[in-house]
Amino acid sequence: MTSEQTEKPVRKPRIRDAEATKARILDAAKKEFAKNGLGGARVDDIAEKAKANKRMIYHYFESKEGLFQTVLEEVYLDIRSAEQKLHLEDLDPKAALEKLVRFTWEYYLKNPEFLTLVNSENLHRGKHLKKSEIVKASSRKLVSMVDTLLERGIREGVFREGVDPVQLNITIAAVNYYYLTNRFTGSIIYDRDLMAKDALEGRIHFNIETIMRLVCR
Amino acid sequence: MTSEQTEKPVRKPRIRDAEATKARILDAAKKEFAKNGLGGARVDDIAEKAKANKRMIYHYFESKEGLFQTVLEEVYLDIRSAEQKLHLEDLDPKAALEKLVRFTWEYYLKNPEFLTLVNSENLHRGKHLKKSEIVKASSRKLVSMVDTLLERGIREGVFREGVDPVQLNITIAAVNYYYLTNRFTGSIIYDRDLMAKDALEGRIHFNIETIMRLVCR
DNA sequence: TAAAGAAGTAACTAGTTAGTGCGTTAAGTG
DNA sequence: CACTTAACGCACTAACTAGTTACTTCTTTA
Repeated sequence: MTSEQTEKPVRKPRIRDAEATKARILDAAKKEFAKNGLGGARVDDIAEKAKANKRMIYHYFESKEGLFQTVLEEVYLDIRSAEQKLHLEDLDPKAALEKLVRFTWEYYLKNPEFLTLVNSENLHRGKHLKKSEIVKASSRKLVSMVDTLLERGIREGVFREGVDPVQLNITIAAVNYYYLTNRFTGSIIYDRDLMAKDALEGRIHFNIETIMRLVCR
Repeated sequence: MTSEQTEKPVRKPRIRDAEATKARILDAAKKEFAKNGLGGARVDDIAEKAKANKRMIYHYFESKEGLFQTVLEEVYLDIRSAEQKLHLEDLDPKAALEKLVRFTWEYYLKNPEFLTLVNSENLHRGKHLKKSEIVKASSRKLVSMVDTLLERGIREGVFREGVDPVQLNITIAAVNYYYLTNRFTGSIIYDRDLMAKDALEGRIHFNIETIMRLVCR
């Protein structure tokens, strides 16, 4: 190229960093899988966007599906770990529940890739997630966190009895997730921009109301 | 349609039948798109399963995306038309609302392709649905149906005021849709078969409770 | 410091894929 | 019946795609 001027070709020191390359691949893969689904994503595109050679993907992740599985595991562990950092036990039950709903909403809003990745995994009948024991374990923690919160609320007389923590978890996810993952068809069908600032504010308010009315006495 | 032995113009079995071929293609396409998404579905597979020549797909629908768009429009019109047949005006407001929730649940349960097709369309940012004026019109009817129901409930003193019909519609869809579309990851994460008979019964019961508590005084 | 092995690359393969050109045949019409 | 139109089928292609081969270059450590 340009450096043949002097006798000794000034060889730029190639930076070799397995961890960094792996991380770049994972990051690019997350974006590509989220944007196009597992089937629609292109391995070549992922390699290019990761500024890595395609061979490295197969070196580190074995296959396109292996890469998808790793991405999926990563995003699940990320949300589960963020949930654990909420420290709901420091708040009174109602405030804690509201905080959990609001957190879920904001997490989905800031990490829309999570939504499409989960959709994609469900299109594939959960075959990749099945293999991840660590995701299962961290999810058990989430359920027990909500269970503890419910128990405490009942003891303090603010929550009613008989609410299944799993159903509650699913419902909190549902009211937030559905609105955001279906924001495109939703905006068409309901003929309003579901992502406008006031629409978003209206929705989180409505969702908190839905969950509070469901759980409180 | 097997009669007409004599006299009247015996309807010969038509070897060439544009409508029938079109219908077979649409049916096969619905299944394939639902199973694999727009990107994952294969035109050759659709043609084979429709027992039609691939050329016919391009003859009738122009392109793979044109076919997808037609399928999408069809399934939306189907659910919208089924909703209109509920005749909620014949029931008292609470019973009508419960009927709507139950209908939504059962429709999704019986037509799981609807869920994946909508997910696929949202992955593509709603670009196909945007073009369908008739879907928009039929959706407006749904909102006004729920709006009318809410008004009536308020007048009769059973529903509270200030519930936005669009938010309510979205929420009814959400609690039902999310559970079913994410049944695979859900079954892994919550370590129970979300599709078992008693799990399904538990969920529809919970969903009715959620919506009733949200709307009723 | 030399050898081993890990990181990284380019070019390739074998199989797929959406979409077409063009010819054939059935069905409706005057 | 002749003629036109529309339904249908075969066989092809150009581009793409996951995965691989065979190699070079850098880094670590015995």
